[in-house]
Amino acid sequence: MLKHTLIFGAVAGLLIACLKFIEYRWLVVAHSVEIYGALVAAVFAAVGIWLGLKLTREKVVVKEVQAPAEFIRDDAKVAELGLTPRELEMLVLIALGLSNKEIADKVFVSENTVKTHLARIFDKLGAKRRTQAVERGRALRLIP
Amino acid sequence: MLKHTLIFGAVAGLLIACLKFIEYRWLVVAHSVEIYGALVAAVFAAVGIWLGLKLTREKVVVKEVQAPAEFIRDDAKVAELGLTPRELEMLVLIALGLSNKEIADKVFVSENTVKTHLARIFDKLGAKRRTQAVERGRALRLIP
DNA sequence: ATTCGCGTCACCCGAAAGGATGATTTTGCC
DNA sequence: GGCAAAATCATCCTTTCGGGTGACGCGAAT
Repeated sequence: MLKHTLIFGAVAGLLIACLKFIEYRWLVVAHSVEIYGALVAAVFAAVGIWLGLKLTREKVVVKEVQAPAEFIRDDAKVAELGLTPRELEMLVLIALGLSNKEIADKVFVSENTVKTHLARIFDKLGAKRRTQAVERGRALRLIP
Repeated sequence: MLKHTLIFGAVAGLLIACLKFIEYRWLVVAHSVEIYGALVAAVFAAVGIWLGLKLTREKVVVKEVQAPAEFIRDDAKVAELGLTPRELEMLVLIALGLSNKEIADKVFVSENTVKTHLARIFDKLGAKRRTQAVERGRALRLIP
């Protein structure tokens, strides 16, 4: 803002000087005052419009959008916790509400295997129950 | 836009006429041209700025930002499912990963009461497990 | 070649969760 | 006061979960 004003002042001074110079060179004819005035008016009007545009170009309307907020896994935290891909997969499945048996059938392993995976997940996440593991998983952005 | 331009022209003409009039009245002194030019410059600069403001007043930049996306419970669905306030409360507690015992202690009821509440929740949500109830609750926007 | 991480599976046992059912109390409402 | 919904608690029984432990195969890294 201040910068713009200063530029405006400088430009104005320069223009006046130029016009003054021109006036005494070859515009010393009849009605030179009118021509001079019109020129000054036109130039300053243009500069003024430009200034006005400059001053108001910052106008911004902040529009809040309910974004789909797609899930982005915090891989850094996954690594930090030492969660293996398989464990992460199991975590997602329990978050979907599947039982150990259902998970076992879905990924073609025994229910015992699922249980050991879950036991390690609980250990790494510090969870006592599967629901708590899901909650922590969500809070840590490990699962959607 | 056209209207503004016309107004601008009219004002400009009027001002020029006024200045012309004034010029031959009492500004016929030494350096009158400089004073005249300065006046015209000032007036037209002002008008130009005003015009620029007018022209750009509608110019807005829509900046989309990520909304906080706070949770809004779908009360319609709550009513539709016939979930009571107490049941809803229990649902959020199991979503937080609490055990039946912990919930009982937290809300000062017996564990049996919690279990009956949960049984009804499972029935109303069509869930077989607490994890599934949580998942459904989230999907239906009943809980955060 | 050995180690290590990962995934796999098994068994035992106790704890937690869930299903079914019945009963009592509280509360809001006509 | 009486009714209906909600909330409360209980008991019995079955299923599921979770903890603990041990073990095996495989592939990558050392």
